[in-house]
Amino acid sequence: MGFQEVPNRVDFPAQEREILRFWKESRAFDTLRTLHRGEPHWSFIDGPITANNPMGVHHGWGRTYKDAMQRFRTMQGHELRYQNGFDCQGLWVEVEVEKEKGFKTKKDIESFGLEEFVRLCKARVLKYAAVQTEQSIRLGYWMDWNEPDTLRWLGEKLLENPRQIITLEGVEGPVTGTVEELIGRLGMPELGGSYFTFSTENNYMIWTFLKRCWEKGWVYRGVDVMPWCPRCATGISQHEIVTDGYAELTHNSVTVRFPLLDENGQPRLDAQTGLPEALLVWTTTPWTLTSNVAAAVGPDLTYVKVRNGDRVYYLAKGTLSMLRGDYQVLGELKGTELEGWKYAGPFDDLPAAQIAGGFSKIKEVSAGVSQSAAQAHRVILWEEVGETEGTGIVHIAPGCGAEDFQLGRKYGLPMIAPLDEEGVFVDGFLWLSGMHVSEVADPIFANLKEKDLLYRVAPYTHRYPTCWRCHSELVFRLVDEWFISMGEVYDKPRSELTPEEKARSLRYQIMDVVDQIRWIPEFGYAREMDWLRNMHDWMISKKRYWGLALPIWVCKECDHYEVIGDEKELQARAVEGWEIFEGHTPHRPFIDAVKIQCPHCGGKMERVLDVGNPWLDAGIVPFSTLRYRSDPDYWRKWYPAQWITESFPGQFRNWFYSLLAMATVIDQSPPFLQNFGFATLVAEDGRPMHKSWGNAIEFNEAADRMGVDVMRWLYVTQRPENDLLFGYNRGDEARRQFLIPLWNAYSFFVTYARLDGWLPQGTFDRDFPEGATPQSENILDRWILVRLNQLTARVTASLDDSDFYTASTSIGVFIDDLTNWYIRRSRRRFWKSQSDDDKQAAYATLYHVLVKLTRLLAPLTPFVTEAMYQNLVRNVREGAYESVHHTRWPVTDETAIDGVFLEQMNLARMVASLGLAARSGANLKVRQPLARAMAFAGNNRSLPPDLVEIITDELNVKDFEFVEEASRLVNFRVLPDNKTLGPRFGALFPKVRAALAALDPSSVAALVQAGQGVKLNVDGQEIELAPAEIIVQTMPVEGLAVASDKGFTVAIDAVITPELRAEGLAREFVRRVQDLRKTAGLEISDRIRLRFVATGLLADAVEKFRDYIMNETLTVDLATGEPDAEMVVVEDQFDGEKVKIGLKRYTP
RNA sequence: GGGCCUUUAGCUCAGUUGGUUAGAGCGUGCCUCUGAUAAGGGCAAGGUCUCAGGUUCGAGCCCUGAAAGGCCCA
Repeated sequence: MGFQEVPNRVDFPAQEREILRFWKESRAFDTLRTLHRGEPHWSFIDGPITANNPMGVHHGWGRTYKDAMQRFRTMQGHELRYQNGFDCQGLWVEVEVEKEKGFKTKKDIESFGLEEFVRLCKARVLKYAAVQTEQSIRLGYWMDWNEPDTLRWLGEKLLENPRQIITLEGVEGPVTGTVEELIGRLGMPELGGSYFTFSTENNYMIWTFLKRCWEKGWVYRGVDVMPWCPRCATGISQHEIVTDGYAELTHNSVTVRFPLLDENGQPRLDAQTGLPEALLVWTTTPWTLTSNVAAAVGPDLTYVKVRNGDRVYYLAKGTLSMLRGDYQVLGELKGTELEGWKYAGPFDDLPAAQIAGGFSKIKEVSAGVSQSAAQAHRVILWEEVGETEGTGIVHIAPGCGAEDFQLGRKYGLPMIAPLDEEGVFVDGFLWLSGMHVSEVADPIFANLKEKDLLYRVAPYTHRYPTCWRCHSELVFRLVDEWFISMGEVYDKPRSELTPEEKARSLRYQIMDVVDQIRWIPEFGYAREMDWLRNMHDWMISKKRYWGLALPIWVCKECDHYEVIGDEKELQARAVEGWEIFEGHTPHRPFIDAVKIQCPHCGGKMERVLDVGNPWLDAGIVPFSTLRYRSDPDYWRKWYPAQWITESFPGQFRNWFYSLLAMATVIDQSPPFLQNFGFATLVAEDGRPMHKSWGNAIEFNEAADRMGVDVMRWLYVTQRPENDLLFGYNRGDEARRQFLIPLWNAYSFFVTYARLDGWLPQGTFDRDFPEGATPQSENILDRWILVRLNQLTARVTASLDDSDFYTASTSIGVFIDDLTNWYIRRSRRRFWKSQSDDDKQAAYATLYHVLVKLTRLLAPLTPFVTEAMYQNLVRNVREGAYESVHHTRWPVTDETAIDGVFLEQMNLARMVASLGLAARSGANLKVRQPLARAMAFAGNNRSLPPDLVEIITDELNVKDFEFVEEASRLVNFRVLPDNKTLGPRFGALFPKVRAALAALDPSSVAALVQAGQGVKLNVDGQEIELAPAEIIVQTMPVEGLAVASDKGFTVAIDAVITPELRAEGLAREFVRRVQDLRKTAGLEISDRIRLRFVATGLLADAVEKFRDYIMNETLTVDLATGEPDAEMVVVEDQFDGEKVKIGLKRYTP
């Protein structure tokens, strides 16, 4: 037993890998759980990470918060669940599998086979769950992880044969089942480990949720025009489009003539000029012209009739610059005057435009509409039409645009839906049929030109929605999808809603739940509320393959639909196909085989083929993972989560929203009590990380190069509401400023403790291994102990408040105090050869500080603290815990906190710092001793002798004194105390200030220092200021070696006497010897022989300070003369003297 | 178009309830210390606190408006 030697240069990443090995071999995490079993629970719910690719450094940010908070709560004495989550289902996985297999369309998937495709998706998730598990472990994230190799093995077995029977080691013993079944049970109580949102329980729990929605009448099938990705062949919901969903794109916009028609359907001619009249219409999506039905004008806009070339056009007055060539304004009219005008559509030659009731496969949209598009063409009014772009006349294609659709509904217009799922024009569009939407623009321009309808084509750059997964440009498409109603938005304050109104509207119920949650930072609350107010109904369906099987069964005969609440209900209702499905997870294609009977007409009901929105998968986890269905007691114990944390952008409408919506429907309660949010990680150049920009950093690379303690330090020292700039330069800075100084303090301690054979004494409590606060007479010791306990209180309060920034930056400041003041000033106490009480106190103090500091830091940087703990505690204490992370959270020793020490030490440090500045200003190097320093510090005129000693030593002066007669050092400046006098005099204050300034500063200062008031004459009024209302400041007198700051002034006596000079030379000599010792590679404790040759003054000085020199340099034999052959030699000159010194190790 | 956030030194950021001379780190220059040494420390230069109004005896901070950037929603 004893401290092991500490290398002063460490390969931190290598050390971290060693510690990972240690944790694994010692099963440190299992021990932690055992130690805290049965303690008050603290519930955290992990927001699932998408297991689709390796994780990035941005994931490291959130995961560091999660780990640090969990470690902190555990050390405080709580039992936690430590369950990580993987998000598994949805389009993002499909897209990657499609890429792997080289699939281009949905048809490729169907011909490949749904069953195998779904298996590939599952296997991919398992593969990347394994990778992310390994990366998270590397980050030091302590969770109930699955063995990564087991996850990989399961993936392989699944691809091999999902029906084979296997056995896994479970929590309470082996668990046997088919591969498919066991994969579906990952994360369940019997298997443990991370939860997977593809689990059978997760899916059925969502069924239960959807059934409750349905029972309340909130699940409905709706028709809408939605953003649609032609590559993925699926609708993109509002939730998905808003973040990653826009790109700056340049398209060819087109301005088109819509010739006006008279009542007889003949071309309308202008009465004045006899020229044919036309509307001028502009669009950025030419393909939608094929489906034009109407043209909209702003009712309040002013329109003009202009002659341009051999035609007469109508357009908004504010858009005249759209016209090419000369034009002549013939008249003005209001938008409302245009209403009802008829025109010839640009593609009335297509069959689709000629069909009565419109052209769409969705029957519903043509109900009650008898006209064809060609018959329906007319000008309608729309308030949203503006003049900022285009012509002020908007082309309306109700089957191709969301707002167009709403207008179409309002005016009962026919609708034309031109595109199939993959963006190809369907039959009914003649030459266009079979063409892809992305390739029709130019042919359409050519066709319009041929028909003499084309006015102008011009490139136009705009924000255009793209698919957040594959980046294809989206189109708008008429679809039928499934929705959860959010309820109406009432036009009155929330407080005035009746219970009935609230009961009808889910959004207000969610708001009530949001009120019960603390949002950090606070603006999170407003963000979530804003989203809830504006939120549309939640589109939960997606026409894809891999995901939640929506439990909606529709009758083939009567169109009645029902939502099935769980597997038991399904089995009970099944009339066909159960035997095909049985034994499978509730995924396509097997679930599709199950048919039930329609309670209305007795017909056969089939499941809708759609899969679910993936945020359903993530939002249900407070129920599915906490055993809501199987173990209500367990659920009540762990629900709600005390705390969740995720990156803000996006989550208000995604995970936070789905958590809130689902918990509100199921339990009318908050699923989490605190939400700690943080911003976005970007590269060091402030731009988002992009592989192609060369500024992206991969997680593994960062961990290998900078080490994860450094990464974690970058994360926790960041203010969470600001974007984090992440990169190697920042990492180097953190290593230099935090990790290396910490390590050096530790290494310093161990080096000397080993030399002196020092070991901690007294009783040992393994929960609090630093022991009680040591008692010491030494002022440095007492000061650092005050600081330590102040820090303990601060870090505890900050972490309690999710304030990692304050916690970590406070620790940073403390480490600076420790290394740059406590250790620097205490160094000689450790060096000195006699082992007295003071040395013992120094060891006891520094040891205590290091151990407690290590433990305060353990949640933030678990690796370096573990390395320090192993040596500082485990190597020297019988019965110590195996890991620092098994110890209890440090307790603040309130009795050790004494503010007087802090003030006095601050004063001493201020004086020392100013003294050094004064020396520096006079070009007097510190190695040259000087006679005297003088300080003026107002009323602070005394310091204890030990602090004075520190100051004299620091400043290298023989004597230090506070001067009361500041006039020796400074001039005075008197100022009114604004804080008291401002309110007292109000508007008169400037005159009071001026009157005070007019007095002689030194006499005012004298009065104030004597405790007397000052009389002023202001506007003929006699005013008296109390001494407390006047602030006396000092300015250094010119010509002294003086420095001054905030009322403190320090002066140095710059006279160098011959004695001082000799002492200075002796110190220079020592310095050269110390350098030589290092060059020769000696140990700190090695004794030496010295030979030297020196010029006059220096030789005298060496003689005079012989004892001092020998003592400082551990010299046992010092003599003049040429160095021996085997000596290390240095020659140097300084201060006009020359010297040659030889050194060798002394061997008795 | 609406909401929220940001704007302080060359860069990255602090800045307490409004108070007198606005700070830190990095970078730059000079100096210095010396068993933390491929480190440490000090000093200096560097600021119309984005702009314009307002409130106030007094505004980096509060209010109004504008600009730029970001996030969110239309």
